[in-house]
Amino acid sequence: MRIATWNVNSIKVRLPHLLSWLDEAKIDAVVLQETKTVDEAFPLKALQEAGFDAVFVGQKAYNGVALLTRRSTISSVTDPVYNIPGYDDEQKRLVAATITDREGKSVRFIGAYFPNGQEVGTNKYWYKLEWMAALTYWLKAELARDIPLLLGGDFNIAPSDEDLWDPIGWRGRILASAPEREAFFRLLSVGFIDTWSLELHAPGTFSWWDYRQSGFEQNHGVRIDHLLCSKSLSDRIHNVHVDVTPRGWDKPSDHAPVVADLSL
DNA sequence: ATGGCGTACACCGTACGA
Repeated sequence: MRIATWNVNSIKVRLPHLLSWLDEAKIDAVVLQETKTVDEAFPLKALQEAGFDAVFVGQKAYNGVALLTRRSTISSVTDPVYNIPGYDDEQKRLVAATITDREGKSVRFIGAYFPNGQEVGTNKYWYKLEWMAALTYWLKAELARDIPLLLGGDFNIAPSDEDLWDPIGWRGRILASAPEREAFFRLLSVGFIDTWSLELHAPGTFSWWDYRQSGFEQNHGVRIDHLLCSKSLSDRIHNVHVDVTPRGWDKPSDHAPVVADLSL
């Protein structure tokens, strides 16, 4: 199956792009971030008519996450979780469910929208680190259940300087500060593989470009969207890539999807 | 230091993102 993560920056505005891309890229399961809508207004019917099931949790104006699965390849979606269990949070940033293919093989897919952090040292920055600590703590328990895991999302962290178009300008700043990077690798160390590291990639491959100053045209971007898997899945992942196609469409999301193939 | 651009909400500007 083909899996992906994509920050759509409003599922209502992006719905035409989303439907076209799911079809063209032949996506079987995708986690979405920044849906920016309450559950009552989530475009469930349009997605169902396009052949997808959805689990989602959102709020007015900000945040919001979803997991979409293609019915022709994913026969069941079970045990949904909304937000980080045990962590009290008004903000809707996490959704997870176990998805099972037509052969009865299962994987648990977690979608997460990590806090942006605004600026190093602000309250939002401390919230980002606290949220990541809570996530990491919960993931340890999830790994202990011995079900293969996928964790995809907008991490709002560039793990290394190669993930920044301007590493000098970004040094020590939000997305690139040492505590954020340490938190990223601490999360990995509890039992995940960054699927990006399984294959070679061209330098200057990013997943987000600023709308301003022709960021995409100049490839002034950062790589902050990631797909992780539990260790047992690492030899079943192939063709990990950023799909820049929808970033080039009219009125795009500022993020591009990250895509990979998984053989369960 | 600010704004650039886009989205949402709601007021005709402000909050927020990365």
